[in-house]
Amino acid sequence: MKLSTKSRYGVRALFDLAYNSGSLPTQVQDISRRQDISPRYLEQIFQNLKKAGILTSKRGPKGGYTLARKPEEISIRDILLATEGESLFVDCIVVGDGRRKRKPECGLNGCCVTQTIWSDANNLMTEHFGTVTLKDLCERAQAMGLKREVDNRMMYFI
Amino acid sequence: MKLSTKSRYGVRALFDLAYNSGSLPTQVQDISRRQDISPRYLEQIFQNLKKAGILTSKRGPKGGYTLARKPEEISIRDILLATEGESLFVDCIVVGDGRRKRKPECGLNGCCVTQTIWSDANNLMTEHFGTVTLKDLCERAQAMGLKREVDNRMMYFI
DNA sequence: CTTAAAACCTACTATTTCTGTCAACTAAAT
DNA sequence: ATTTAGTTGACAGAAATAGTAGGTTTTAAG
Ligand code: FES
Ligand code: FES
Repeated sequence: MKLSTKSRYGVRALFDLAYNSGSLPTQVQDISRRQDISPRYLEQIFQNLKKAGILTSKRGPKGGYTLARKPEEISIRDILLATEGESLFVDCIVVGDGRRKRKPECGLNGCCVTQTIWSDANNLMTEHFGTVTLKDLCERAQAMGLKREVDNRMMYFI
Repeated sequence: MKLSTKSRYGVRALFDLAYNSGSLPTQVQDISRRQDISPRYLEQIFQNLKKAGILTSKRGPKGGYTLARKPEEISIRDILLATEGESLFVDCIVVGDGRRKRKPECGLNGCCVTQTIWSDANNLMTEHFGTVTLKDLCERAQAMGLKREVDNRMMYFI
C-alpha cells in the first residue's frame, strides 16, 4: 500500500500554495511549474480539494485557487480525507453514519478479528495526521531554508 | 491507499494458523477453506512469509506450514514487512542501509518537506504494529467467542 | 518400490487502479 | 466582444494487483 499520487501531489500543491502565495489567487500552472506536476492532472486533484472545501477558486484573468482556510486550520488529515477517502488500510470499516456500504470481505461483519486491527490503526493515523497542518509544513520548510518564489504580480500593486 | 490482499490475507491466514493449529503442520487447503482464500494464491503468499522467516514448512504427506516463532513473538509489523515492504505511504524514504535505491520523486532528496511527514507517519505505524502480535489477535478472537476448529488429525494419536 | 499428498516454482492472464491527456464548455475581466 | 483561465467529463495508456495454471520436487505411507 502506497499513497496515491493524488494524495502526495495534493499535499505538495497545497503546501506550495500556503508557502509561496499571498492572499491573491494562484494559477494551476504556477504551482505545476514549481512542483513539477502535470498541470492538467493537478486540475483534477484541485477539483477534489475544492469539493472537500479546502480550496476556493476564482475564474477569469487573475483567477486561480486560494486556500479556503488559514494554513494552520488545514491538516494533513483533511487533505487525505479528500484524496483517499475515509479509511486507509481497508474498505470494510464502518465509519460514522451507518448508511455507508459495507463489504464484509473477511469473516462476518462484527465477527472479524483483523478488522479491529485496521480500525485501530486507522484511528491512530487519523489522530496523528489531524495534528499536522500546512502551517507546520511551512515552518519546516523555512527551517530547511527553502526559498519562496517572489510573486511578481505584486509589482503591479506597489 | 489500501492494504493489498497479500497483507490482509496474510494476517488472516497467520492468525488462523495461530488460533486453530497445534504444533502439527497445517496444510494450505485447510486454512484456505476456513478463511475462504484461494488456495493457490495463498501458497504464493506463504512463500513470501516463509522467506521472511515467519513460517516454516514441511513437504510431503502430513506436511504443511508452521509458525516459525511463538504467536506472541510475531507482530503485525513483521507480517506487513514481508507483504508490503519497508515503508508504507511512499517509496522514497531511505531506511537503514543507504544501499537502497532512491526515488527522489518530489523536490531534491533531503530537501523535501512532505517526505518528513510520511516518514514520521511510517515510524509511528511501525511502532504501533510492532506491539500487536498474533497472540493479541487470538485473545481478541477468544473474547469475541470465535470457535476453534477441532483438529481431527489428533484422533489418530489418542 | 510405488503411490499419493503436499509444498515449491515459474509463467501467464485477467482485472482493476492509477496516471495523465484531450476537447468542449463556462465564467469573468477588460 | 474578446480573451483568459477555470470546469467538466470522457478516455486511453501504463502499471500494479489478483488470481490461475501446469509442472516439479520432496516425503510419508503402504
Ligand atoms: S471484515 Fe474487513 S478486515 Fe475483516
Ligand atoms: S522526496 Fe519523497 S515525499 Fe518528497
